[in-house]
Amino acid sequence: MSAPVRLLLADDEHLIRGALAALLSLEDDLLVVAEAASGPEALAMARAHAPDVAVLDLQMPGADGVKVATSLRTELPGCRVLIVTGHGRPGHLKRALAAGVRGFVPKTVSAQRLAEIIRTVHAGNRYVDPELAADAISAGDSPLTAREAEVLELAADGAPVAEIAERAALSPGTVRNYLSSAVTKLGAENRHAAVRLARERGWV
Amino acid sequence: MSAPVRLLLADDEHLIRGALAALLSLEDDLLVVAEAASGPEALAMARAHAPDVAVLDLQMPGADGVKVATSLRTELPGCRVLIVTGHGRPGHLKRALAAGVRGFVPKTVSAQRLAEIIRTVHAGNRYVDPELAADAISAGDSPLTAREAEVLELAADGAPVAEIAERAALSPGTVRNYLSSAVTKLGAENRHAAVRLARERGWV
DNA sequence: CCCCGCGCATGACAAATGTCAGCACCGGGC
DNA sequence: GCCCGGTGCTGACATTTGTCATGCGCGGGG
Repeated sequence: MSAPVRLLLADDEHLIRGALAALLSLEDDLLVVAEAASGPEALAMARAHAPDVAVLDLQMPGADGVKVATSLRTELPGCRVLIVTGHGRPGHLKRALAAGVRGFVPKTVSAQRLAEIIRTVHAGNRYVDPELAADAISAGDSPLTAREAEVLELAADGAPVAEIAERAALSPGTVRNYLSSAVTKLGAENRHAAVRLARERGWV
Repeated sequence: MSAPVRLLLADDEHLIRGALAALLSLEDDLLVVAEAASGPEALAMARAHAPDVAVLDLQMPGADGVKVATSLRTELPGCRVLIVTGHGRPGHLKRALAAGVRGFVPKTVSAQRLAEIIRTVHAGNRYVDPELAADAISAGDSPLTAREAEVLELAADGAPVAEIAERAALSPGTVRNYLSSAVTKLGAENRHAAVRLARERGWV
């Protein structure tokens, strides 16, 4: 019998985090050593406790799960990262894998499954939810170039072109060109519908 | 010693629902008699099991917590409804209370608190998270008229004026007038920023 | 080496949008 | 009875946005 798997749990919803901690603690090969309610807190906890596996919510205040994973990758290479998410957007999965995340599961799985997946990840294997993986594959790669995506993101809150141009340090005309090409590529009616589509596919 | 409080749990995230069920079952005066993963399923379960308290997530597929609460109010008047939510928008709280909901709490509370609140609600009292209540009061009432809100909602997915006009059975000019007045009232830069603001305040 | 795609820009034009004024009808409150 | 606010429409105008052509420099792949 080997030592228990030491876990870090990070989720901004106390209810979920606490419940999860309680359930996972029922498994005798799992041990929750730290909890966090935000991205920065998760990083601090990870540094302090050096867990074997970090279970991170995708959406947290401060820094999202992928950002935390990126930092952990260099600071604690031995710590495997498992992302759990409510609404899995295809693009998030891709970015997460690029950040060295070892597992990616929706919150629709049961606690038993999660415990198994934690063991899988701890053993050095990867686990990606099959449905999310299928979505990601069928959604394909983002057709947007880096600048197009950047400009589209700045357009997300409904700002006028002039403001986007200023914030991106680009000419207003250039901004309109990028927006236009992004809208065309996404087959949207206008930039706002394009933002919505790109968000749905996780491309922004 | 009275009979235990019979609970219905509804949340689309299996992980949370299961964890919650396990934690609440630790309290010996609480009994989870049914679970559901969607709005319609929650209604069906409520009809079948007639719980004392229904704990509903605000955002569920099919029908949201407030819609379910509205239906339950007439079908099962004896069933108290408690809404839990991840991101509490001020307007949601108002609509929930109008639908006869007895409790409204964010998912940031601990399971112990939740158990207490369930008892409070079951006893016939109301409970609203103080922070959410403060937000709702400071956000105030929606300054939008019924039509303004309706048109703004149709504009939410970035549809052009012509499409909004058709879907609302209004003249395009009228649609633009309503949008303009909504944008002015909300102090937004354009309709899309207005949609975002109205969403944040829970006015749409 | 040459071509192509990307980044960045300008200019011009058409279309959509935002803003304003004005008019009509209805219903509720004083 | 009168006024006011909400609803609905038109027309006119300025501004913003969307689209397209065109140009230049750069870097990577064939």
